[in-house]
Amino acid sequence: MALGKDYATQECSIARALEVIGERWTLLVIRDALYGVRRYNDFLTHLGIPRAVLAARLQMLTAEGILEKRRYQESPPRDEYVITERGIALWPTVRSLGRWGREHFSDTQLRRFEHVDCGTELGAYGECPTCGGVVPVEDVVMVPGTGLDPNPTDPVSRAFLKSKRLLEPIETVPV
Amino acid sequence: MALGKDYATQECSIARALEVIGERWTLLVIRDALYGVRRYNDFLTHLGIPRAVLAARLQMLTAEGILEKRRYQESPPRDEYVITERGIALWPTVRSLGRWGREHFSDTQLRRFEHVDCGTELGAYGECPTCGGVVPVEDVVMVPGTGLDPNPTDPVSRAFLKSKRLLEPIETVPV
DNA sequence: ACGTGTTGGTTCAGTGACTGAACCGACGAT
DNA sequence: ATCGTCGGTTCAGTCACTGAACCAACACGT
Repeated sequence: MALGKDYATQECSIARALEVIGERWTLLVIRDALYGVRRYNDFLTHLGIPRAVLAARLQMLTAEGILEKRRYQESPPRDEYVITERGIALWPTVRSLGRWGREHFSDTQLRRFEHVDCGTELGAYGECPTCGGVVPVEDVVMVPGTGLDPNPTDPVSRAFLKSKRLLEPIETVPV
Repeated sequence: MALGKDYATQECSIARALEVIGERWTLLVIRDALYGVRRYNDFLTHLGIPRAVLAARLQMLTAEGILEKRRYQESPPRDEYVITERGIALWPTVRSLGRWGREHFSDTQLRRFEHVDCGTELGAYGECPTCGGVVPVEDVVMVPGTGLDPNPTDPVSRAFLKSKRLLEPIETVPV
């Protein structure tokens, strides 16, 4: 264990968390899982991640209880990786990191996240300023922004061109 | 640029953020800076990070505007690294990650974070449940918990055995 | 029966980041 | 003159990531 693991001397739950999700690509896999990506091939094409790394991350995240491997069809046997409660609990972290990245390093707004009940954009860590509380992840709508490539090559990005709720599985539409 | 950088194909502010703070050790340096660590040697002994990596991270974080290098004495010339507004804006991310790590992977509570006005423990992303709003980082008190080593070797951990406000520079007490 | 395509991997050589130890320069103190 | 401290740099070795190739199970069309 080296990169992203083994901060052994740290008496700190942040270090403990980083041992689990601090490796390269890991948080992007979790982000995609929150967005509704479930299948190996969808992660692969959407992230542009090396296959070996993706296989390692999926296995590790499954072992840590953040994803759950689930058979969704027999013949041919196919599994999907569904995010668990423990993974969903990372949404405030993912949301606040995305907000920070947009506010400090991005010129255009690529996506917006709204409360499905009222359409208000979420605050810095996933709360609704209008309704005044934390919005359950399944009540968050992801709305595409103006800066997105209107004609992406991979099916996942194409699915993300429509508004959709978080966690809701994506529909991979063939070309 | 490789590990933690160059997620070039991602149209995503999370990926953009991870290019900046996604490398190994980087978020722990920011955590320590939020806790009031400012000097090279304090980062070094508290984190147990290789010197070369620390130097690289401090330089990069300074270049990205997250830390600011500041001369605090001449003769001998000494600089300290102070966290900027852009770095302070990462507090919700750091807080929520720490909460997640404690709730899912830690048995003991190592530290508590309270609102200085009312003593209430902060919520999942740094808000005060009692006062009902986001607490400015400088109004957060870090309180040592029971699981900490009562007699640590490095001066920074020793300084953390007392309650202190975030951002407030640590007092490095000689042994 | 046979070739083709899809999905979900494994293997492997090459690159590059991290690690730990050694070394170094500026200065203060004795 | 020597020692100690602070803030680095250098360097060999290790280990994770990268990208391409390969592979196995199965469905489908002819």
